[in-house]
Amino acid sequence: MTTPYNFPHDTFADEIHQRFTDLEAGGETGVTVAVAGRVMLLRVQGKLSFGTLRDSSGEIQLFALSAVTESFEDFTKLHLGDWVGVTGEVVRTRKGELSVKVATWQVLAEARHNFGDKWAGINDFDVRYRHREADLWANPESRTALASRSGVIRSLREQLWSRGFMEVETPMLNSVPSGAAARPFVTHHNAFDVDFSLRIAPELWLKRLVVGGFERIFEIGRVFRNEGVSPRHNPEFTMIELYVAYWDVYDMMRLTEEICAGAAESVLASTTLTYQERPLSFATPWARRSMADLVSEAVGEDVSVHTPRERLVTLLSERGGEANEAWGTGRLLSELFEVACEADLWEPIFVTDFPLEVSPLARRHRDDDLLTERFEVYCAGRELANGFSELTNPDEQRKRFEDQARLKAAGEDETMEIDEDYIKALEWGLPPTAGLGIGVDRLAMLIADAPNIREIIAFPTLKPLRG
RNA sequence: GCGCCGAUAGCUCAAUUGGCAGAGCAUUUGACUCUUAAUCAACAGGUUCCGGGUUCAAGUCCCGGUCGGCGCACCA
Repeated sequence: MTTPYNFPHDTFADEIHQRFTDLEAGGETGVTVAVAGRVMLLRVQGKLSFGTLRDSSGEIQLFALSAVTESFEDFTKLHLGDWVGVTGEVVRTRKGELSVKVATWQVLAEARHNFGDKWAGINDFDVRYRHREADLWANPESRTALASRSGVIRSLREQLWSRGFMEVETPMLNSVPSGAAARPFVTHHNAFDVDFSLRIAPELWLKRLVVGGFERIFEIGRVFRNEGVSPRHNPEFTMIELYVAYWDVYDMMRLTEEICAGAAESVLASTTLTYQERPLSFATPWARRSMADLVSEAVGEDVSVHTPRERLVTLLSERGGEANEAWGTGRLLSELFEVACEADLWEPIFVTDFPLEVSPLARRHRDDDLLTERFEVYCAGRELANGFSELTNPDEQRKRFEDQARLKAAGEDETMEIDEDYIKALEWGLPPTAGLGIGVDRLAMLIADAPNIREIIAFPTLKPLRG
């Protein structure tokens, strides 16, 4: 079948509904429109035919009559899912349905496969994710979820632009994977004949840009971690990181809650949302509690990084956790937090005062040498964001990296590698700076009420079919 | 990576204790000038995910594999 090279489309379905909302049943307008979309339903009734056309804005009924419509017989033989371009007058049928009375029409593309049951759509996860284009047409909620994600990203950008931030881009091909503790994907550059790692975080590059003089920057981009998949983890995911010179962690907490609440407001017109049938409020200010406080409350006794190590080991093992001999009280407290607290944190909360032992890039706490000025945001039982006053001293940064190397020697799988270029950058002088990273997919899941991260990723990572 | 569960017509799903593999929608044909998941009539549609095994007989039981969902682990 040959199809036209273009179609003089001039109206969207929702525009017709808005403009002619007052038209009475049986009424005519004398207004001719050209609309295009897919035929979602077709009801042929002898010399009349009713179709439901869906475009990106919504749906409008097509009303074809043998006396009016060109090639009427062929029109009644359209297949569900076919793209058509239609011109005709806007009318309302006797039964009250606003319609385009089809004068001329043409097939813009055939649908050789159907889009699933017209009532149930497509439910099979395999089909939905492997052929997302079909899922998106068959299941409007799939489109809504991706549109919400787009709205979240747009809102974050707009909020940061309006606060004077500049958007930047940093390398995805890294010779030293840095900025987080995670296994990287490795690829090969032929001309250099060297292996590169896909980035696991843009963090160190971004701070080098602050050294270079950009005081408010952010990057929204893909990071890659060679780890398992789950309803909350995709091997490639989107992170927003931002850095502000002269700020500390407390300034950053205020910005964090503002932009997250702002994103919800922008997409949902409310900071009150429902996640998986449970109410959830993004209204600011969010709660702020130290990790030691939360753990103390959960275990029923006062604990902190200053608690004797043996006691923390006991508390951890009582909860099914297993301690590694190389772990100090900081790591133990953090493990206790994960087993005893994390899953119960529903409303967004800043968990503050992270142990220095688990925070190799964060600045030492001004009141406690074993802690850092670092927070993580938890919401709906999972981590949503991470921020801190940046460690700016190159000598201390080197020590922290060396501590990580010792951990690796002690058998820890995932630690940070020493990044000499980054240390040298710090030697040129990083001013007091606060940084923030938000898992954009996680944020989008909450705002889109998506139970699975794959719902808010257009084409999630899937295992290829074999054989 | 480990555990549990799932896969039947193009789509959504049935199939009793192991006993002829079914329905609705879609497709095809016919009827129908106001339908709204149109309706009515008829035809057609199957490697029951793949490969083995047990049995007179397997969609159903057993073994192996593929892909997916959930949980755990890793992590954000």
